[in-house]
Amino acid sequence: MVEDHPVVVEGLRRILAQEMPHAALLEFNTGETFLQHLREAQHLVTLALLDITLPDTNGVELCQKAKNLSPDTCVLGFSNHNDRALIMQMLSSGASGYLLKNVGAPELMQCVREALNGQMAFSDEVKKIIARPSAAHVKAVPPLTKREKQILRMIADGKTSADIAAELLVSPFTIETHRRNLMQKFDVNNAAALIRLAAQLQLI
Amino acid sequence: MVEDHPVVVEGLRRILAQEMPHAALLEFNTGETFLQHLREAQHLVTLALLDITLPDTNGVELCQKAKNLSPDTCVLGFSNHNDRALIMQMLSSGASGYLLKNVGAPELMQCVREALNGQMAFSDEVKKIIARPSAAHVKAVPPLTKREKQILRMIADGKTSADIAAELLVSPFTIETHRRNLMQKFDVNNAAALIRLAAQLQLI
DNA sequence: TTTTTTCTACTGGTTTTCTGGTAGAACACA
DNA sequence: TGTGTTCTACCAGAAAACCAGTAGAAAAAA
Repeated sequence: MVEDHPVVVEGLRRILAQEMPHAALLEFNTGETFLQHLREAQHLVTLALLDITLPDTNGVELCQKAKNLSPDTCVLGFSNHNDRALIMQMLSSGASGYLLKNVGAPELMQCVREALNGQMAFSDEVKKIIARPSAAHVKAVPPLTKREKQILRMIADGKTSADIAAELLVSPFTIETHRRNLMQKFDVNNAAALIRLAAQLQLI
Repeated sequence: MVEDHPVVVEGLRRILAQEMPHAALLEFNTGETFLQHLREAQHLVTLALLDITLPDTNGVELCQKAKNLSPDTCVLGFSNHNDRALIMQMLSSGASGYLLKNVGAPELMQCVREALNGQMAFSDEVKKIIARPSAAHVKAVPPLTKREKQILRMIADGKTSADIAAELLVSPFTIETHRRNLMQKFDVNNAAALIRLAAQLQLI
């Protein structure tokens, strides 16, 4: 667990000790100590419970870095934040699930087991939040023109600029320009990052 | 609407005529006629209700093609299929929502209005299906090694092979090899398509 | 312990993307 | 009718990705 609230640490410790007495439980109170542990890889971390607000970082960033260092580690967000966008960000960052801190012991253990089992795991309240379609996240999307959306999808399809130009009956130069404008709007510098963002924003 | 069941067509026609008397309602009973209409673009299509099983194609493919031709058209899946994976595929293909055919008129119109409003729209039953985390979709994922998952995420972050090599302290050649292997496993031929697929499969 | 898989590394050549310019035509809208 | 936006188009050079091989070392699995 990566958690800086002593009370929560204590609670988790008790529950886990009782329910999974054989599991090795590691406790970190900052993101950096956790990442350091992953780097050294003394012990594999099979499952991590990440608090969202930590003294030195935030859950989303930490989750990304952790998954980069250790792709097989299963990450669960564990926080009081019930903001849909945040939860979605965690999932996009590779988290396998999300729990609100108000969960009871049975629900917590249920989620842990699901996650260890390769499933997505959410506490009941989070399920409701996810089911509720968001109108908010659309706001953050940079406005794309019709043509840009169209070309974005074709890039995601794996088509080259030449392919797209042929399909749309315009010059390849034109497509290159659109490509550039798209990357500029999303503030990225290659197609991979562009498509990742677009996928996260549900544009494709 | 793109729908080949006369009874459903009739039902939709009545409901829509009553609830949105000023809207122009176009009816297609095959995917191809619909796509043809989009190509000719005589009239903009603001919202499309797509049946999933059609004589000449399936909803997912049709949705993709339709969004390629007309990115601003809002697509709603409309079918009896309540398979979570299928619904997710539709959403990944650009659909703005999904309704089961058992919806009543008020729910239908509610979803249509939400969709026109730029929101995601789901019938109540679909919301439940989406909230329920799936274990199934994991099966279709090609098995990636730890290292590959790690590098995949870094590619999605927009990092170049050189960047990644520097970060992981290996040769850029190595990263290039991993890149190639990843693309081969996913059967795509560039990073954009790779990342799109990975995003759809929730690997990043 | 043998076998298989994964991770590593290289050559060399081709294709594509990315960067940083510029700029005219068409369109929408005020 | 002017103004801003979108779509189009071009050049040229640098950087990166892609392709088709091969292959040794390390680690995991049989």
